[in-house]
Amino acid sequence: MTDRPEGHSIGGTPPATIRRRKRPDMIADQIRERIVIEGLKPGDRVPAAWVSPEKLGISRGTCREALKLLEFQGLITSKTGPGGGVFVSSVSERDAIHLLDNLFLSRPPSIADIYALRKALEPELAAGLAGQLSADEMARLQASIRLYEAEPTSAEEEYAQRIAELDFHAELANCSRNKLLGFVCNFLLSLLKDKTECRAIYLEPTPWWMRDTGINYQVRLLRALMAGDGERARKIMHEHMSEAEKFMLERAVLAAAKPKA
Amino acid sequence: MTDRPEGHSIGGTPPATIRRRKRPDMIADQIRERIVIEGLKPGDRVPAAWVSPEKLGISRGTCREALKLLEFQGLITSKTGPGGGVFVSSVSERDAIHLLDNLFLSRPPSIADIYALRKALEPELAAGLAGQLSADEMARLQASIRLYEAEPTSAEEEYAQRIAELDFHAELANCSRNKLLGFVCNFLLSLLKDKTECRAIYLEPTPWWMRDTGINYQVRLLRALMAGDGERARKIMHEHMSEAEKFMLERAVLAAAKPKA
DNA sequence: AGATATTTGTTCGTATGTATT
DNA sequence: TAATACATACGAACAAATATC
Repeated sequence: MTDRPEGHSIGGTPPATIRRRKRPDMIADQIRERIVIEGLKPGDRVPAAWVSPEKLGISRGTCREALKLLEFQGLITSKTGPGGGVFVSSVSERDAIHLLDNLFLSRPPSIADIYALRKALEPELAAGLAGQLSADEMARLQASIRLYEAEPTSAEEEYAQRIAELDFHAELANCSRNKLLGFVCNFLLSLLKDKTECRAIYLEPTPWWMRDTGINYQVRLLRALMAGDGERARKIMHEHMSEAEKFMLERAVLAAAKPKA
Repeated sequence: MTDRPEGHSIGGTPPATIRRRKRPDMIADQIRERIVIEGLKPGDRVPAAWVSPEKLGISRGTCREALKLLEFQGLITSKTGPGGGVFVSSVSERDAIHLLDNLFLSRPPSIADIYALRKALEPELAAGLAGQLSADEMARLQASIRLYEAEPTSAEEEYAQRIAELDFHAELANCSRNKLLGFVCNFLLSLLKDKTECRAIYLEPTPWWMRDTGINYQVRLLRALMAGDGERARKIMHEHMSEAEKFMLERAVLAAAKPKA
């Protein structure tokens, strides 16, 4: 009988505390909570006392498991050696989106699902950008448009242009002063890019009317943004999204109808 | 097979066999590979032989580590008891949201940022739910409202009611046929719940007019949903979000002005 | 440069709790 | 209720990494 003085009952709370959740999970949450409350920033050292098995009244293995969980979540990293220990780390937006992509891999949202969100968010994004763009940002956006201004001469070029078009929207998202909004928009773009269904559509030639109106939208959008007219920008983007959705849905049924072509 | 030729530390041989990768990682990959190749679907039972330490030639603890890893990744869950064991699961939405919370921990979005998204998405969510709710879902939503129908008599109760109010929106999100939309809405709610700023606001008493209009909105919303009137639901939710945002922003400046109270 | 000390990481065997039959 | 099968937790010993002297 390894007589642990108090064993694994943390604060003493004996009264019928039903312990459904696993211990490492609880410990991890506890540590995370402390980090949040104390306001530790990426790069900061997590005090050894917070993660010491003795202080926590748990075994090394359990503690390690908790830390591993936090590490997997990208919240901390640990370094070996003297002066080493546990440090707060920051998750990059790209990594987070990658993990989310994996999440939706098993039950991928439909094109309609994705566009329901894009129709709601991208106009908001556009409106928020009106009169806010720096000269540098504006230049990058205009350069982005130029990439697909020319008539495509090959299927590869066509595909590259379609991707560049998505990148235009990604640029917009990155410019957003509302980082949360920018993140979600980028996530939606990533979903679109990854969908094999969409890839197939992008590989087919785009009809002239879609290309034309597409570029038309972007130019009008930039003009509205430069003029600081948020409402016009919102309206333009909403129309653009509606058109794009209609186009994608039509192509999707076409592609489904003739999978051989 | 049963006992590995050499313990877990070979007397020497550092040069030839470089074992960079850790054993649990390798085992985990091995098991995942098998699951993918065999085409096991979520809910399927993972054959005990695949995860038995003896068959794998490893110790119980090491095997557990491997399983833990797969559990972190959301690929499996394990149930106790006879007939229990390891089962294939799909990544839980909760874990994914946890991940995102960590992303924004270091640069938390403002209340205005969050509500910019909520104002755009929650009305969409509501509209999509019109006439789609099952009797069971409707019952749960109504039960959720009842939790904060009564006048709160203490600060704790008040706080609990505020959280329950958020849970109502979480229920809505979970009902959504557009899982992507539901996911993002849940994520926004999680951000709100985590914000220390918001926690402080929630702890303060809610003025009667806010509570009243709050419940009013929910009841009207449910009525519109039951009637299958998507446009009315959208409008109601939009108003609700605008009101809630205004309220939160006002309380935020108040809380900032008198941090002592 | 090299030995040492410090800290994290890995793996084992064993004990204990818990849910199902 | 008892038995059983399984997950969970613990502690010890070993290994690797790294800063300091």
